[in-house]
Amino acid sequence: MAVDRDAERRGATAQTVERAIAILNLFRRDPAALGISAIAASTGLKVSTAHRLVRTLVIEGLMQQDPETERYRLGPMLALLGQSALRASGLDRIQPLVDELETTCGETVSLSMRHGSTVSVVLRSGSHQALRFEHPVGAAIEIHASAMGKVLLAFSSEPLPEAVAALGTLEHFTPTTITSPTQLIAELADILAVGVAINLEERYVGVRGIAAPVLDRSGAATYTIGIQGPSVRLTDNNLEQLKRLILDAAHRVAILLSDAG
Amino acid sequence: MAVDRDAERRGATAQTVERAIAILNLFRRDPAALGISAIAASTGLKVSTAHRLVRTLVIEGLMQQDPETERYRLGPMLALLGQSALRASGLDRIQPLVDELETTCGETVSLSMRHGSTVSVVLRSGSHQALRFEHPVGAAIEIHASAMGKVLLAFSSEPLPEAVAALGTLEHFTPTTITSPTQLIAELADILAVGVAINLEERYVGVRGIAAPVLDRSGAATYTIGIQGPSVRLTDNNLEQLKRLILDAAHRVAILLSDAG
DNA sequence: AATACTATTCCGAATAACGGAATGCCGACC
DNA sequence: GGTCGGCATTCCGTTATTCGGAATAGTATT
Repeated sequence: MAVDRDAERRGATAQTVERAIAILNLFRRDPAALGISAIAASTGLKVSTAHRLVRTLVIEGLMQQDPETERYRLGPMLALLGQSALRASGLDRIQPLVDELETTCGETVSLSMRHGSTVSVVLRSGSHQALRFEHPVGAAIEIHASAMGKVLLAFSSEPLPEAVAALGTLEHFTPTTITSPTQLIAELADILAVGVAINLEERYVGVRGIAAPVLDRSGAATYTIGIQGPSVRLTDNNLEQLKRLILDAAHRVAILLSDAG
Repeated sequence: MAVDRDAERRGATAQTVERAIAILNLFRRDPAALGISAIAASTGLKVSTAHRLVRTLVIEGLMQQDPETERYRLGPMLALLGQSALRASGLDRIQPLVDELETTCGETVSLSMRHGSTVSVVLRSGSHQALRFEHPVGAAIEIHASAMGKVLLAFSSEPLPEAVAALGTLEHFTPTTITSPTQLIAELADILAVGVAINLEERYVGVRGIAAPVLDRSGAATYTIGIQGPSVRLTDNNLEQLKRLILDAAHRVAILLSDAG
């Protein structure tokens, strides 16, 4: 198999299911409908294989086919499962808290989790200011170039050097992007000590961020909550104030999630 | 294979994916966490098979495992995909309309779709009255005992006798439940002519409902919109008024969905 | 009208899933 | 405190199931 995505130790997972999920994930960033061959190309699958998987997903309602264009998109049954998932993981109770923090600080607030070598936004509340940083639910940011990402790396249950090594080469985006593994490890150690991560235009020029971990009982973080905004407003002074806000918010989220997880 | 779920024509779908989805669907009604053997028992899978599938789902974030109880539940990545699915199928633009109808008539309103021999609630807006009919998003009602279900059967693209035959035996719930296939076919023909279905305590004693199809360009219905409430308020007179409301709402939903579906 | 691109179906080869059984881990009940 | 029962998890040989190249059909494009 030429698919070298993560062939760490095979025999551990169900290939077919992985492929089906890979297809679904195609639509996370961009919900636009895709043709079968586009799907096959993007996932590296053969057309016939992709077609069989998609057909199954359509029958189960997780995807649907536009009768006119013959293209495929995500289906309503997935929306339905998503609702249940929100309740199951307690995230439905977190949204108000995210909104509240956005109102308080006036910047975009997101609650995210790790997905491979990226962080994905699960809940968010967009700033209402004219100049603002926007990313939709489902957006994926490279983990090493994000405050939320660095938090998740630092507070994962795995040793820092290994966690960083597993990322492979660290892609370069801006002059301040951390591309050296050793430098990243050092910063993560710092974050682990301080409890807060800061992003100084490491992914997008002009955009800063600050993030804190949502700690579970074992002291590890599955979720992280972050604030993102233009550097002109997230000055060094303001970051100090936001630090308190974000730590408090993260703490309250942790309590809500642990109550009835 | 002893799994006789729907062995109509095999070779058409990916078995492994179907099984994985069956596992996810377990949590639709009830988001409570389940152990692996409970999952295996409910789906009719062997424990080792269920475990492998669940493990894959956990790795991809569609499910997660409670570190303490070792039980499994739906994961946040599913919530995220659900968001994208809502946007993709245009359902996010429908919710306000559902809410509006609920405000107008004061009863629970739901938008649903077919899933096997049941109808599943995709969007809803619960009545605020003290005595009301409640079903959460994801709730599944037997298709022959529901106004929304009868609408979907009547306005499916398949001939009525075949559609009814495919349901098998019609389970009995209340004195008014339709259990005779010929009787059901007759009623469906009527619904097809009138454009509206009514449920007179056929599923729950004391609960009536009325539903209309959301027609697509081909004249078939994937979605249906319905009003449910206590029989004491949904009197014969009121049903006449609601009929206009529901037809109007269904029409507007259809327009919204066809605009940029 | 012919070409080029779609989605969809078919079928033999072989791979990946299956599932019975073994392991290991807790907790409960003698 | 030791043993039993139930749980999640892993192993591995067998085989059913997926895979994918190629053929088909239908649609847009030149």
